[in-house]
Amino acid sequence: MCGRYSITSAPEAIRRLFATTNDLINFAPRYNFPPTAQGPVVRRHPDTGKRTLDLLRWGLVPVWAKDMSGAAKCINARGETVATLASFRSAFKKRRCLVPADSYFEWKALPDKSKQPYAIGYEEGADPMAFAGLWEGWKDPASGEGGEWIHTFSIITTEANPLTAPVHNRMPVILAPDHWPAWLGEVEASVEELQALLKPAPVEGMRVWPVDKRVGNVRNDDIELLKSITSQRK
DNA sequence: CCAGACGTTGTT
DNA sequence: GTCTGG
DNA sequence: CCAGACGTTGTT
DNA sequence: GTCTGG
Repeated sequence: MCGRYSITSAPEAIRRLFATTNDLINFAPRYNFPPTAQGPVVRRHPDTGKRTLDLLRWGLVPVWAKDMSGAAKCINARGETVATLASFRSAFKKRRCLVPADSYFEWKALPDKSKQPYAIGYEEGADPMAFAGLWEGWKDPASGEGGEWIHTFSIITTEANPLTAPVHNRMPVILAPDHWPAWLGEVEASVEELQALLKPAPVEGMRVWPVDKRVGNVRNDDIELLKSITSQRK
């Protein structure tokens, strides 16, 4: 799940919602945000303890990776196993983040082998969601001393809730604001407590609506992609 | 000990 | 980096 | 996640 | 069929 989403809220609105304190970065709305693109992520600075909003690349590259060839494979991390798997356990302990999103897309497989894309999000006017994420820093070993750090992130998934299950069996972990401090590491939380946050979001306020198949092509990135092709919501 | 892997999704 | 398999 | 490519040689 | 790019 969750190989495409939208992040259309203005940088200033995201900064306000997440109370980040670094200089405001600018980024254009993305109606069809794909793996390997740079998107806004909320983290806690390990030294200052302040929340920051930065652009990271979607597709976690573990520190020990020899190259970036496997990057697009770690766009998601299963909540059931993040605490122990080699690619994620270090980030799970020390580099958790929030990924702001306004909706995400799922492709429902139809009996005729075709696929119908759906957008999933909260009712109109709601705040952006915060996906539970992990991030990593990676430096190309081939680049030597002058190499630049590349920062990447992954979105944690869990079982679908009853509303989204008909479309797809997995969904991103959506954290409510009162869980942000624990997830970001601002307040102490045990592995068990953190793991307990990785569960399906309640269906209250959520919406699922079919959208145009143009969303399949990452080159399409316009507001029409978020409109329902039937009559519900947007 | 060294070598090699390290991931998710969907579909069958 | 760290665990697993041989 | 989907869309799109999937190859070599030599020469510039 | 399977990998790469976005």
